Amino acid sequence: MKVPRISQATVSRLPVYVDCLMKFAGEGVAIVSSKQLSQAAGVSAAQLRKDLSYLGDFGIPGTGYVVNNLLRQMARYIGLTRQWRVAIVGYGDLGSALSRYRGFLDRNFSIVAAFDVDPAKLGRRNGDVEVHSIANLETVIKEKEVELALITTPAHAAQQVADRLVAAGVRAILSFAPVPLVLPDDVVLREVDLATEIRILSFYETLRSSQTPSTPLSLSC
Amino acid sequence: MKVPRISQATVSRLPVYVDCLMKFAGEGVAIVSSKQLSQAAGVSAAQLRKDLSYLGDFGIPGTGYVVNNLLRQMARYIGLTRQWRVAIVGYGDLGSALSRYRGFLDRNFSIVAAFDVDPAKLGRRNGDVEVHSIANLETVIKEKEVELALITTPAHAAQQVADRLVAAGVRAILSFAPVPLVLPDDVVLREVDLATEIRILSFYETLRSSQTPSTPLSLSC
DNA sequence: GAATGTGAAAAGCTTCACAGCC
DNA sequence: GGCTGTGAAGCTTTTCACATTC
Repeated sequence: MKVPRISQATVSRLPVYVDCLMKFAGEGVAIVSSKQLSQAAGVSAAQLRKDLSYLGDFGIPGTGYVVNNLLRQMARYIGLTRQWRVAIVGYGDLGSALSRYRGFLDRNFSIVAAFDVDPAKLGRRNGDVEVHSIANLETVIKEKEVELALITTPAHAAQQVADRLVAAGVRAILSFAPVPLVLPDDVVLREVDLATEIRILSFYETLRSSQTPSTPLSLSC
Repeated sequence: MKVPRISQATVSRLPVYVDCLMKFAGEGVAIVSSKQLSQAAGVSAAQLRKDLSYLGDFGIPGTGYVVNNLLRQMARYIGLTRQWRVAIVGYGDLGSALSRYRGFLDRNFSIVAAFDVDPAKLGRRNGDVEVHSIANLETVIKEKEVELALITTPAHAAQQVADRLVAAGVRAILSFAPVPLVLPDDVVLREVDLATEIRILSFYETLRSSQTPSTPLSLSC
């Protein structure tokens, strides 16, 4: 095997493979073929094999992949062997929903702090995470040893918050603010823009209903 | 201009351009260059010009784009000239947060119905959307003339819910369930997997901290 | 002079198809 | 016989660079 170069596209599929493997493991399946696993993950078998080949030669030709072995190898690469300390900045509806999101909590991500500008939200209520004043962002980030941050502030505050998080030492950020952020290259940034996602749907629907010969618009797929 | 073929990648950027244009319009800017607009949108100037060229020749060489003109043209294509009727299936933390999300409400998307299996959640409380029993999904979808649906159920229920939505006539779905869905080709499906997103961050962080000569893993970017 | 629109080149990603291994 | 791992081909997307237009 030559030195692997893992593409962005591959990285974004690895967590899905892990979920599928855990499901198989939970069902007592010991070995899966690339076909079985790829179907569960919603990709082609060739895609799956190529993706996995970047991590190493974990399959057995003629047989398939040993579920527990592959799971162990992947969990190592993807960082699932330890707990991650997460902060949420912006404790509105979305931020507070995410602080209780099982998809995070069940996968070794602990929400260790939240921040908001609204004094009425400060403190801790019935088992929720403690909400700090955003004025104390730097201090609390360091105290709680936060490694990852979610930004769920309004658009206008997002860039400033991101800058402060980076200055405080956070190296990976998941932003839900509907505005493009600019950060240093060595900070990992993912942006989930829900307002954009829903408009992509409406775009395709508009396209569908305007499918007439006179309309000068078509799609490449 | 030849017959345009708009790529997926281009479509996913158009809503961002619209947001940026509205911001410029709000600031009283009458004309923008591809450089200005592309910087606001976080893409290259060449990228922006190529994207816009698929929709038509809206720019003025030597000058730039007339903000209001471009905005009008884009709003037409993207379906922002009318209100969209949206349903949310799964009224847990995430579903109820999304039903109040301003990023939707401010952009002509109305949440007209919500569904849950939990009888304790049924009804309507202080200005919230009405929550219906999922048993009545088909009836309410048709009554309320729902066009788009958000799926915020647990993973195990998502595929069944999606199938019922499609059978009831919904043609575009945004799913937050952390599981790949399979739907007919003529249904527009977007999947936002938050559990995957956060693990992509942890992957890159794990990679960063394992950057030693002995580790056989590197990235293509 | 200045900025757009666009072919052509480059880069990135997916699919194919088959040699090699179990 | 069956399935993996992977070069090569094919497709999509981005970047380049410049002729064209104002």
